[in-house]
Amino acid sequence: MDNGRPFVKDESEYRLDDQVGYLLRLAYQRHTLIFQDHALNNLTPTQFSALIRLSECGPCSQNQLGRLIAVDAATIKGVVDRLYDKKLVTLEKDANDRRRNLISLSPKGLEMVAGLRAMGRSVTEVTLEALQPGERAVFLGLLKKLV
Amino acid sequence: MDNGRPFVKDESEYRLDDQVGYLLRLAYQRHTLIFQDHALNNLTPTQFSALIRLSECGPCSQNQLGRLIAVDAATIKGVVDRLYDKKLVTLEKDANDRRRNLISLSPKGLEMVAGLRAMGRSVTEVTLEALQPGERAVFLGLLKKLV
DNA sequence: TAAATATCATTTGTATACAAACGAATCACC
DNA sequence: GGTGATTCGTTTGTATACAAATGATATTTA
Repeated sequence: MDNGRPFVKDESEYRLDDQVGYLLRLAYQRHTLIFQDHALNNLTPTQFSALIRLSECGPCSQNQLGRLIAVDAATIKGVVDRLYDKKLVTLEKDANDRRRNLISLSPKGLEMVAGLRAMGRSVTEVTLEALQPGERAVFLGLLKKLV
Repeated sequence: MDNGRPFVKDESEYRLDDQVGYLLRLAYQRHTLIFQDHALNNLTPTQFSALIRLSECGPCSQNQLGRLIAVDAATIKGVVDRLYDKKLVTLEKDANDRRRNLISLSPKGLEMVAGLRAMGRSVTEVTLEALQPGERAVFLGLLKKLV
């Protein structure tokens, strides 16, 4: 039975390099590097998502914005703080609900949105450059089913 | 020209929910939650990767281990510290290169590996449950091309 | 209305993740 | 043999990301 080739018990059935979780981390890591190469105003992917979502959905509360981009309350706090420091969003107390902090794109943020979308298209193009157009559609379709 | 339907300039060409980077973050987030549900010894995905890689490749230096799982030197430091605190790895000064810190699986770590692989298989199964077997193979193949 | 529940924003603590800088040790090359 | 470049591990600083707890405010329900 022994064919002389090295054989590590169990390993043939489980290789880290074939695991979806490991590969997802690597893919997102690579994407983040590409994003940084293209980033306007040193925006991070999460800050970018917040701005794009605000442009798609309009002003909303801080926690609501977090839910709209799948960022929890503790994390969105810092994200909004940094967008505010960059003067890309404005903050207002909601008169109807004094718990809420209404977040809006500032004039500067609004002005930036078209450029952000162009940047996003470049990042997506580079991220997917190893795939043929047909493969890209298949990949995005399957990725959406996973989320 | 105006058909009365809402139309947001530019938005039809760029939707956050269709972007590969955004979807990769969501997919990895979901995977991490599934991982935590199954985790032995409160291991994180990165700690898990380090242990599996040690079992695949044998002892190595700290920075080398980081490179083997795509974790930079600053990050692998903390990962190894926490694995050491959990007594899953042992540390040795390399006599041939006094800069190097040789990391090995401890007896406890070695004993745990088979269970970790079983856990990893469960996590992968749940992560991919929305895909048919054929789709899983296609997805993993495309994901590997992206990394 | 009063009490129980829920939501909002915040804070603290832990764990990646990367950039930049550092001293110590090693290596490459002249 | 010496020197310049590289590598090793470490530290500091910034930015997600999540858990758990908190006080203030709203909402639900009894």
